Amino acid sequence: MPKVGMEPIRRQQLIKATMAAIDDVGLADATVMRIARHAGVSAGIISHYFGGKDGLMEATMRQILNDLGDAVSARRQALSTSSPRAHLEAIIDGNFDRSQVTGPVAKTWLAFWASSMHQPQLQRLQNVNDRRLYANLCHQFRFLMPREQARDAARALAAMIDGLWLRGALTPEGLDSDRARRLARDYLDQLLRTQDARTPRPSHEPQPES
Amino acid sequence: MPKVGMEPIRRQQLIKATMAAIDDVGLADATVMRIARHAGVSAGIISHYFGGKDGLMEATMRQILNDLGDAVSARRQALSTSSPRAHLEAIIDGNFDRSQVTGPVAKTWLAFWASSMHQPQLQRLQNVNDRRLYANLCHQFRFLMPREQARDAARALAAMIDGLWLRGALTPEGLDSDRARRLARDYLDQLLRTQDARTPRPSHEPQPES
DNA sequence: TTTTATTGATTGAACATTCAATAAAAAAAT
DNA sequence: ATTTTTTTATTGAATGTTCAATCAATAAAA
Repeated sequence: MPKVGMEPIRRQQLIKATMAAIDDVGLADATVMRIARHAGVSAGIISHYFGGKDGLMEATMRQILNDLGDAVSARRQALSTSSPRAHLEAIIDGNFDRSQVTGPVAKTWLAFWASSMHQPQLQRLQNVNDRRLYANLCHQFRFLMPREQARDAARALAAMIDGLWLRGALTPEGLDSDRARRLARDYLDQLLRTQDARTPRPSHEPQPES
Repeated sequence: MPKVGMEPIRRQQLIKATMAAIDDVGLADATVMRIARHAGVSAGIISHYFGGKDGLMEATMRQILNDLGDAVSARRQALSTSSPRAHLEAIIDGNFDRSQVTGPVAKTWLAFWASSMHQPQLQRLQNVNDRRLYANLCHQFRFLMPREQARDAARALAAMIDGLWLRGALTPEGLDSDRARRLARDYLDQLLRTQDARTPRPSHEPQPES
């Protein structure tokens, strides 16, 4: 089997095996041996390709966050409009993308989230991601309302999205992504409807009268 | 030092030390020796009073959830009205009670939440608590809207509350409980305003419950 | 023959738990 | 009141386990 160019293959294999192991037994019991067995390789290979267990964990979290970012970006770039509402909906949909909410990914995400509180490496990744979601939301809301109000809207919608993820990751049945998306969109509707009532629609796109 | 009646004192001491240790270094590095040192006792005492590390962890989580439940109950019982809105506000306030959102408690809570995915003992406690929050919210919303709508409102408000907690536990500055409470209350206002627009407000105050 | 990829036994560190030993307080006896 | 005995609380060294990391050995491909 030893061919040249194994590195990218093995890295991917091991990252996937890490998520599977965490999904199975949790982060605390996801030992290098268990992960290696999941990938069908020996334990030593992890240190060889990732420099150690920590390196593998960081690479795994990085992949999850990258995939999440890609899912959001893809949906936003597919939009033909620049309507803030459409972009906000795309951000919501991207966060509940199918590929992100399946068992292994969701559980791994939550496990990393918790452990990022005390692991500087993971905390950095976490913060970048958190801020990106908040900044994206805030930027779109700014088209529709004053600064402070936009900030609160972004904070609240971000909390709603994360809360739905969190509760979905914990329920035995897993996250019902259709329902989660619907609840988040309903909330967005309410935020924008509230706004309509207060400001006599400043700019951007034509909106229905209430 | 050895007096009679040490048990309740030591148990409390050790539970508090557990939260402090988890706040300091995270669940993964909260060893029995570190916890014991925090409490100023020897490691062996943990097995003596809690049967082992697992017992201490379970007792700690149970205490956090009990305190949270008590904070909610106290606020609801202090109400003179049976207005659903007042009860919903009390539930929100109780969840953002000062004593619950300080550093050690919040971090411990999140750490347990993550690990409850794979520890049956903790999962049981977690589920009981989750369902209680959802059921309480749902019951109050039922006074104000049809069943399915009440369920969605309860799901969404629960997600909002948990999301605010989660984001608060992760930010270095800690949870801004006043802001969190305000955002959650604003959301409740929106939910009820939406409702008012649809149903021509039937009876203002429902009958008191058990 | 050389290079690249992989193995798996070994090593040393960290850990939870146990338990015989100890010490203080309480109770009993003097 | 003083001494002795019993009970309760606590210690910390010893034990056995688990783990991540290492590295010399091996095997396939170039």
